[in-house]
Amino acid sequence: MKTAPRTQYHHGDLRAHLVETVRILVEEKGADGFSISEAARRAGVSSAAPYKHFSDRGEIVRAVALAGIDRMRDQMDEAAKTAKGDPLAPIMALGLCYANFARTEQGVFRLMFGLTKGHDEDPELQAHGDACFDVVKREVRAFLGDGPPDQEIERRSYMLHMFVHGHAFLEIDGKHDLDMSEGQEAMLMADIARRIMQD
Amino acid sequence: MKTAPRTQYHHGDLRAHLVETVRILVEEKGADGFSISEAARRAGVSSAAPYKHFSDRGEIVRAVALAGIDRMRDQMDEAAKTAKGDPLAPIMALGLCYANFARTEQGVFRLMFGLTKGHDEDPELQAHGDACFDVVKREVRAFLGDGPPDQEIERRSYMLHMFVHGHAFLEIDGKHDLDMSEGQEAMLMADIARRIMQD
DNA sequence: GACACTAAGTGAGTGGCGCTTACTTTCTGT
DNA sequence: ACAGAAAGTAAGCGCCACTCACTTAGTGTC
Repeated sequence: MKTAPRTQYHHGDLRAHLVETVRILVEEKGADGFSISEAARRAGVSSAAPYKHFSDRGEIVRAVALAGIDRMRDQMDEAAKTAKGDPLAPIMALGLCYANFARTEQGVFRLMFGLTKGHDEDPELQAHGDACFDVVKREVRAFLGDGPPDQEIERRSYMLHMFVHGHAFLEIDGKHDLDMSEGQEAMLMADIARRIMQD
Repeated sequence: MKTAPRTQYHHGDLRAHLVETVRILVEEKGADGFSISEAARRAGVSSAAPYKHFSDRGEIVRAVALAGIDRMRDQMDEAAKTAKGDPLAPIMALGLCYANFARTEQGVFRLMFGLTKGHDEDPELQAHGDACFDVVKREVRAFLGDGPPDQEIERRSYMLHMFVHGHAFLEIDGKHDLDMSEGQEAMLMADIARRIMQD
C-alpha cells in the first residue's frame, strides 16, 4: 500500500487505502464503533473524499467484508490442503481455521456476518461466501468418496458449518466458560467432525 | 403497558415504555438502525427524557437484550417441559425453540449476542445467559442420567449450543441455500441431537 | 503543446444523533 | 404547607453521514 505505483490520480489509490484503513479501525474500535470521517482523517483526506469512491458508508464496509471473506477462503484452502494424517484432518483443520480467523479478525468477522443493513441479498457477497463453503464441500466430498449424492454432501457440510460458526461466535462473545486451550479446542473439533461425518 | 397504574409521576412508567418501544424499533429497523431519539419521539417525550432513566444508549439496549434473554429462557423451559415421545424430544424442542426465537425476534436476538460495546463482561447479562444454558444442561442431564460427570454434561450441552447457535445465525443471515421446511428443520435437529448425544 | 473533458480532491453546510446543562413542573414525606 | 426529590423540557455541543459548488490534476485529441 505504501509502495503503491502512484502512477495514477493526485494521491495514490485512495479507494484501496480507505478499505485498509477501515479494516484497521474496525479491529481497533469494533464493528460499529468506527466512522468514515475518522478513516478519512487517518488517510489524510477530507471527509468528503471517500464519497468519490463509494456511494455511502455501507458500500465501504461491504468492501471490507468482501476482502475479509476472500482472505478467509484463502486461509481455509491453505489449511485444508496442508492438513495431513487422519483422513478427518482436513475437516478439523477447516474448523480450527474458521475459529482462528474469528479470533484474529474479530471485527471483520463480525462485519462479514452482520451485514443486514441493506445488502441482505447481495449477490456478490453471497457468491464469495459460497466460495468459502465450496472448500468445505470439497473436503467433505473427499472424505466421503463418490458414494453419497450432492444433497448429502451439502447436508453434512452445512452441519459442520453450523457447528463451527456457532463456536466462533460464542467464543468471541465470551459466551462460554469452558476455558479451552488450543489442544482442547482441537480435540473438540475432532470429536465434532467424527460425530458429523460418521455413518 | 397501556393499562399501567399511572399512579406515579407525570407520565406512566417511562422506563418500561422506552424499553418496549426500543424493542419494537429494533425489530422494525434492525439492531443498529434505530435511535434513542426516535424512541423518545414515539413515546411522546423529549429526546432528553430517556437520560433520566438510563445513563446512556448502551444501558437501554442492555435492558432490551436482558428482557429478550429472559423471554427466550421462558420459551425454552416451556418447550422442553411439554416435549413428549422420544427421549431426545426435549433436546430437539430446545433447538427448534432457539431457532424460532431467532426468527421471530431477529432484532433482539442479534442484540442479545451483539453486545460488545462495553458490556463485554457484564455479570448480569452473563448470569441471565447462564440461566438459559442451565435449561439445556438440565435436559442433557435428564437424557444421560446420573452416570457422566458434570464436565461431560457441560461438554455435550456446549456442543448442542454451538450447533443451534450457528444454525440460528446462518438462518437469519440467509447464509445457506437449503430451503428448509419446518419438517426438514425438525429432522435436521433430530439428526444432530442424536449425533451429539450418542455414546 | 493548447484544449476540452473527466476524475479526484476541497470546504462549507445540512440534518440527525447522543448526550449535557440549566431550568421547570409534578409528586411525596413530614 | 412546604422542602426536596423525581421527572420532565428546551437549547445547545460535538460528531457523524452525506451533499453541493467549486478547484485542481491528469488524459486523449488535433
